[in-house]
Amino acid sequence: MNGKIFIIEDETSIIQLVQHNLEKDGFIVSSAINGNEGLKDLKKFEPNLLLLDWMLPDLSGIEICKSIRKDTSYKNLPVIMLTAKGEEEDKIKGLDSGADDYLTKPFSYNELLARIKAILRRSDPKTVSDTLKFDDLRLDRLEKRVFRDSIEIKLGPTEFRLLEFFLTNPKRVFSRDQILENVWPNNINVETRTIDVHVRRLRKSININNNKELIRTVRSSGYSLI
Amino acid sequence: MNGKIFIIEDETSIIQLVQHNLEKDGFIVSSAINGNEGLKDLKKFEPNLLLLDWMLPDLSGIEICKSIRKDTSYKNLPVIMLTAKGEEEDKIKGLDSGADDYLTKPFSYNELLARIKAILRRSDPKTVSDTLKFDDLRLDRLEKRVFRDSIEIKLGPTEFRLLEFFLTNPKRVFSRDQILENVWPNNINVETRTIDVHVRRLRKSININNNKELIRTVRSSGYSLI
DNA sequence: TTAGTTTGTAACAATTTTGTAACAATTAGG
DNA sequence: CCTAATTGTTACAAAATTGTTACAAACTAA
Repeated sequence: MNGKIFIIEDETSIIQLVQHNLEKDGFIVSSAINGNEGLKDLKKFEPNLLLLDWMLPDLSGIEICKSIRKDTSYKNLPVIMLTAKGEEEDKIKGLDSGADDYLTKPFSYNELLARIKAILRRSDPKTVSDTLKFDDLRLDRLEKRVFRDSIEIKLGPTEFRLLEFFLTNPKRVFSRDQILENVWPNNINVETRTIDVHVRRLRKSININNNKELIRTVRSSGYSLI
Repeated sequence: MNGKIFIIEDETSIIQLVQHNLEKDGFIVSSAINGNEGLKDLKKFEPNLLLLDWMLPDLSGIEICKSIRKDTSYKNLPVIMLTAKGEEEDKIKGLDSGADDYLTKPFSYNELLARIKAILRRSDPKTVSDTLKFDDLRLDRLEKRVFRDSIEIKLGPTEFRLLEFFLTNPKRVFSRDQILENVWPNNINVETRTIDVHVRRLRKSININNNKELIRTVRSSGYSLI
């Protein structure tokens, strides 16, 4: 995740919560606590998406939204409106005014993140990546790419799924049966030792040069990502 | 333990007791003293589990529980209901309304912790670290690792199981027969003295430097973890 | 103290488990 | 259709673990 998100919202507690989480998730975030400030800073910041509170001390969210839509350079800026609870009419007006989505307060961060991702994915796919990381290993689920220390590694489909599985639960030891269930398609039967062979192939691939070993063998139990 | 637990309960004495203990055990805890507050704060907090009092000043626990189950983002949030003594009917209604477990007041903290762990273990294993501790010894069951004074110790499978067994009942003396039954796979027969050899190996491994002895020999009885 | 028990210890061989390479079968892509 | 990539299996090599034994040491009770 590496897009820029601008927030116009007067409740500082919400700004803090959202900004902190979004930054943790890799977005660059800036904010304003009222409409006029917001409109001014927006141009400097050039966000990929705008979070806009419906009720602001000066301008209303709708006014801001409309004014943004008039500006040719922001015609396509995605906007998510934040509305207070139960204001159904507002939601409709919000969408009419050009918002791409709305969210009712209180909302969970995960809910917000999901909407942001969904919108960015279609408006600006480059800014949304779904990656798993461990140590100097990075796996991009959307692009189906794997990097070790920023060097790309080519993996076959099975090795990719195997690594993806390990990455969802780093450090935890999985038995060969668990690996089978989670990495191979259901109702397919392969020998237990086949897993050892795939682990060997995966190891060979991700130990590109003198990097340290990332897959641990736990005798009589299985394997784990370190 | 590192999950987030939310408590909705109007008796502040219970909140204090539970919150304090849960935090000591590594959970992140937040609470509300009535239903409406609770529903509002719940979304921000994003807990892994909810402790819900049955009798609240405004909404009933059941209403809250049902409303949670309707919300797609909380469909799978585990709920433990806290009911007053002897309200058998309530328990049934509680489970009907979608609670995963219930606990009758007054309850002991250990009882509560056991339920919480049991539920989290299946709903969200990552939040329950499954570790056994004794003195400066730590055994992680999921990662299959053992540490003494934060230095990792490598153990073979049998030594690992042996230590695991001792750790489940520290201080208690086990006969060689009991050890055999619990550490070795059923229907396998090994000499009694084999256990002595494994205890010796385990001792050798966990006494990494000048640490104090952790396994006690009880002549003519067996062994114990100090 | 001594004889009899019980436990500690090291060494050894046997067994189990995993690593590795090679091969044939299958699949995917041009 | 052909070629290259991927996959599953097997056989053998390598490594780690295990159980047993023999002897030494420690302990117990008379």
